[in-house]
Amino acid sequence: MLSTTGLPQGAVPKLERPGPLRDRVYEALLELITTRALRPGQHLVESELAGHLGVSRQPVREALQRLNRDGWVDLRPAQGAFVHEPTEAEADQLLTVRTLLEAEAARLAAANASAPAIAELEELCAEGERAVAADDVDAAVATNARLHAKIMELAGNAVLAELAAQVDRRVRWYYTPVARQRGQQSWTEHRELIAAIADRDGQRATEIMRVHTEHTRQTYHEREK
Amino acid sequence: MLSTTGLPQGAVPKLERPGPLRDRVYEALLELITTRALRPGQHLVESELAGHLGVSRQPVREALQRLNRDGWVDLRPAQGAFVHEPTEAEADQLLTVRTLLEAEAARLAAANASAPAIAELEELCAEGERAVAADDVDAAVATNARLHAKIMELAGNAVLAELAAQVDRRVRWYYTPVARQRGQQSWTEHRELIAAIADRDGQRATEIMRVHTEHTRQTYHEREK
DNA sequence: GCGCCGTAGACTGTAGGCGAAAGCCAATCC
DNA sequence: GGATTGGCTTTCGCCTACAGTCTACGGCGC
Repeated sequence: MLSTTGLPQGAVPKLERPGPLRDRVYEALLELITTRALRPGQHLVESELAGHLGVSRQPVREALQRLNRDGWVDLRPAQGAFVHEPTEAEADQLLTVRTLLEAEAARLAAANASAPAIAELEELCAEGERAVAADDVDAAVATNARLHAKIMELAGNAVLAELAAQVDRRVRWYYTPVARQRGQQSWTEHRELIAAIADRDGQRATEIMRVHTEHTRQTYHEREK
Repeated sequence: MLSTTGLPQGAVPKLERPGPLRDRVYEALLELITTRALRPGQHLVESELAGHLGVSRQPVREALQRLNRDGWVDLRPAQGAFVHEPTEAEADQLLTVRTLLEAEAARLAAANASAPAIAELEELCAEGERAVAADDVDAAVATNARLHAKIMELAGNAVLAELAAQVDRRVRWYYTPVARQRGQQSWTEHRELIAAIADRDGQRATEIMRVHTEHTRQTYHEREK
């Protein structure tokens, strides 16, 4: 089905719409929570947030429900929303689940990966290494996320990807403050992982990913001391 | 801290509150979807549902958002909610993830299980076998759910449990229609699983659970033919 | 007869308002 | 002096109303 307008297909910015307000409120609140502008345990009042963001209460309500569903706020009935307070046990559980999901993704990715896809992974890996070399923590973390997301995409399991996305964002919340400690080694492991995927060695990819996320957990726990 | 009223503690019905309306709407819609009263692909109009349930649009909206988040309906922007249409690929992906989560739960449960907990599992298993013997499919399915939930509880990982609960409910949607085919064998496998957990053999428990859910998948796919 | 445009209908997205439940504090009674 | 109870404030839960947007249909020009 060809367009008759002669316009290039993908280049049209699609008349960028602001999108549903609730989603933007969701993103805004998520940003405020992850940046610790809203402290754990803090009571979030709908009307306050609504006034502060310049919208009505309804989008705020819907955003809060989504935040609750995603584990960012606790919604006590007839009382309101409170920013979730992370605990040691919960961080540990999240990392356990993350290990599980990422390892499975690595296994599936190894089974499905095509040559160009592997090239993409290597490019991302190189990008991450450059970021580490330049001591750009933000870029390194962002590239890390993209790399993991790409592997998840290669796994070709939408359900798995969705769950992993949820868990990953929360893990990153705990993890980001200590990301600096774990720069070089992380990307060395990424290299090994990509090599395993390129070799179609699912067994090895699973194992490397398991060790990789396990290192993340150890780094997190060492931070406490 | 003893009560001075002299009233029996547990016997007070606690003045059964109807609970938040949005939750009841959620349950009602979920019931309508799982029972196929609302067909896959059907367009759900907020005002219609609201009128039909005797409530306003707001609780319906919030329920629909939760249903969307849980994968029961697809929410197309500025167009409305549509009952999710299950596909073969998705069922397969769900079962893959379910296998993963349940196997991990079995492993953790084997590490944590106490003697009374194991007794509880065996009791549930016996109950399930009785239901199968009596050809009571509904009871067998319900007991099956309770058994898996109990194992998940023993695993002691709240995050894992939450994800598994989501996946399980959706899996059950696909699976229930063919549950009848898989009665006796399923509970035999449950017996083996409990034995492995009782022996604290995480390796074996993982393997059995993997095979168990894999059988479920095969049963599902055979239905197609 | 065919295709385009304009208009009407319907539904969602958002705003504001009212009633009710929960928590808090002070005054009161034992 | 301590516990209780009453009222008051805060905040949520829900309803109603309005504006924006997408879809579908009918008329008009070619």
